[in-house]
Amino acid sequence: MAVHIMTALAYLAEKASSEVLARTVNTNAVVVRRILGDLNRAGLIHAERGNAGGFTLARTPKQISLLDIYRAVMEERELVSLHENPENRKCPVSCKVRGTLAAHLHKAQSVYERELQKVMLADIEQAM
Amino acid sequence: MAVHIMTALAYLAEKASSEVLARTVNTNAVVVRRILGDLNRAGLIHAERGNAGGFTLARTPKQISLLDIYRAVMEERELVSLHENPENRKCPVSCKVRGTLAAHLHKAQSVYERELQKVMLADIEQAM
DNA sequence: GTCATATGTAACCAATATAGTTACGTTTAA
DNA sequence: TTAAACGTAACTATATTGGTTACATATGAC
Repeated sequence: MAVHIMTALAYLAEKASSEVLARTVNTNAVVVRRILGDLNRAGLIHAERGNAGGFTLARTPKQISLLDIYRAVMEERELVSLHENPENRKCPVSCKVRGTLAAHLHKAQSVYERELQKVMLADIEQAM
Repeated sequence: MAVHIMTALAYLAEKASSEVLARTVNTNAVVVRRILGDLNRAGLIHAERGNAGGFTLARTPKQISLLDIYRAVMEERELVSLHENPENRKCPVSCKVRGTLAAHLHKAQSVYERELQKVMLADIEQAM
């Protein structure tokens, strides 16, 4: 949804209200505003309040990557995460898998993110 | 949990019951059996029923990658998925983002998976 | 200064997913 | 024949998500 919203903002190229954006996503304006809140806190958009308020991109579509959007809405959550069960002290596997696996998952996630970084909002918009 | 279980099987290098495996993960044997069911259907382990039954790896730890395990438990689910709202026919963005974005996400996921494919269960086990 | 319009956010609901648990049928070696 | 183990259904508790209503706050237009 965040990418859909950002693409709409790029496509419209003008100030848009959460109402208008909600219509393109086919959802509720509040849902859209929640996402816009994340995007705003991440500095990807500008939000103007009050009468004639609305949202605009903070940078050009060429300067915004899918990774920027991903980070804005995902914050520190990981693609695949470890189980949270307490470790069994008597079991060497239980004590060590977590750390080892975390390192490998972290590596994989970083190549995923590097891939997202290559795609700019302009690339998506261009396909519209 | 699936990786934890598989590592335990590799480490023990002998038939293990869901009870024993549950103890290293610190959870319930049924939870473990559910995951073992996925791993079994994917052909990564052998399951023996009846008295003195239990689970063993179907291949050596060198022949099992994190990707194999990932696929076994994740099936066709994707790391990041598209929103499911119906498209707004009047809006070109709504009609086209989905396909374009899907292609980019698919690419990113494939580099993620390629990374998982590089890591073998033997690599994880060795760190224990 | 008032008012219409928009954002920001809290509160609540419904739907879904996950882990844990109990229970029980089925299988199999001893 | 029986004890031990898998396979799976059913139920519960918890968390997450999206949608919805409601309302306080901000702001441009008149």
